[in-house]
Amino acid sequence: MSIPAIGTKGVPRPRREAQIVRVATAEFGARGYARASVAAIAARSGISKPLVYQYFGSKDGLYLRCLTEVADALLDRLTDAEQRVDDSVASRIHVLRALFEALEPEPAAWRLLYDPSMPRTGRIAAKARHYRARTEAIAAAGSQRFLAARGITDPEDAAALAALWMGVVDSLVTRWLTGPKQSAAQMTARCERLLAAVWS
Amino acid sequence: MSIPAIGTKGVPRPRREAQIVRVATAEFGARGYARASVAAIAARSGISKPLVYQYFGSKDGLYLRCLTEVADALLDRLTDAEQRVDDSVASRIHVLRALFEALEPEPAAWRLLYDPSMPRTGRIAAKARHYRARTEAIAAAGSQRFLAARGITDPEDAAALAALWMGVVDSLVTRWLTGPKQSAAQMTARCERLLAAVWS
DNA sequence: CTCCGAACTGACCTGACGGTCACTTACCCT
DNA sequence: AGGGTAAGTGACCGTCAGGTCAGTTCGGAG
Repeated sequence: MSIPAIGTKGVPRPRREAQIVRVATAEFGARGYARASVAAIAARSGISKPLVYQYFGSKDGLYLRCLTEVADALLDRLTDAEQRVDDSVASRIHVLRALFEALEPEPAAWRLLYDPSMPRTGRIAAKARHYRARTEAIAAAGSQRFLAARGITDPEDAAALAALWMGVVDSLVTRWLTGPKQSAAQMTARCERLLAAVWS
Repeated sequence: MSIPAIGTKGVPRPRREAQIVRVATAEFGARGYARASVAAIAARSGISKPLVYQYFGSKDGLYLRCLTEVADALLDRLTDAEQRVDDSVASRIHVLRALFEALEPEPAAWRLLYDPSMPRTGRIAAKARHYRARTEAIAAAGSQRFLAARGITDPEDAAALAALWMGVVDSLVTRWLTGPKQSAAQMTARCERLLAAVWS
């Protein structure tokens, strides 16, 4: 191999970790935290279970790592896109485009953020809450602005609209990863068409 | 007791079954299929695990029973409400009202239909697919009509809009059962207000 | 009184899964 | 050559949840 080979299989730790994280993200996304098994992730990575534990400490540690990598990348793009959104409904397309593009390599990753089968307490729950709070803050700010421009100031209404918008986003992603295979660009175009139709 | 007492605790089977189903629906809805345990359901019902198995055969059997009862009642009201919906966005409120009213006694029941932690194969998956298909058919018919009235005939677009609408519904219900406690009437009013604002 | 059947349970089995340990293999440095 | 260290594993343990069995307690029918 061209890469300096170290150890029994010659795969250095950073490379191995990245590979495990990739496999684990797909597995967690597809089966959920509760139903995903470490042994299966190890097998699909071509290694044995103890190595996963040596590198990530625990199932929680592995999930945490996947979650942070996914969520950090996602939130970066989302905050960036949100700044291109104004008071119009149509401008929301920027958020959707950013989402689809960020998720294109591994759409199932989206499920990590809102997996209902993950533990309710502990480090995972805390981190997930943190990311959810950040996402909601973005959505809430946008909703509040949107409603204020239309003369509605009730914060409960803004929260409800934010929840609604996130539900829309979630449903679109879900359809993306369960329905027929499509590119991010196709999804964006379809959403643009729909947005125009519903507000015609 | 006034009720004819039969057996060691004097609770006749139909009454016991109804009680178990009620407890199990709440448990499945709150914790999801994977995290809900039969022993816990039995304990919360004041009986032992073997009785649950005697009456329902298996965890799947119990879930199936809860699912059918919830979904049948829900779909009845939904099909009924859908007939009051015309081409306007505002008329969609009828569907939401029906949903909130049907779910008022046990909002968590909604989760049974779309629990991602349920098995992917077998009787449960089949039944859930069946109900989901029926729900989607209702939503798809409405979406198709809605888009046709606006000059869009692509069936993929209609399917996407149906998914989107169901996402809206799901997010509203989710917010209902995680957020501050509110009556079905309050939720309906809020949605009516939001609907009017977003399309102003 | 006695038998039958229905309601009900303590104790057990089994398999899966998270997690650990002792141990091996292979490279690098001196 | 030989030790140090990192990569890697087979075999094991504890726990917990789904599922089963043998058996007990009661009311009612004859």
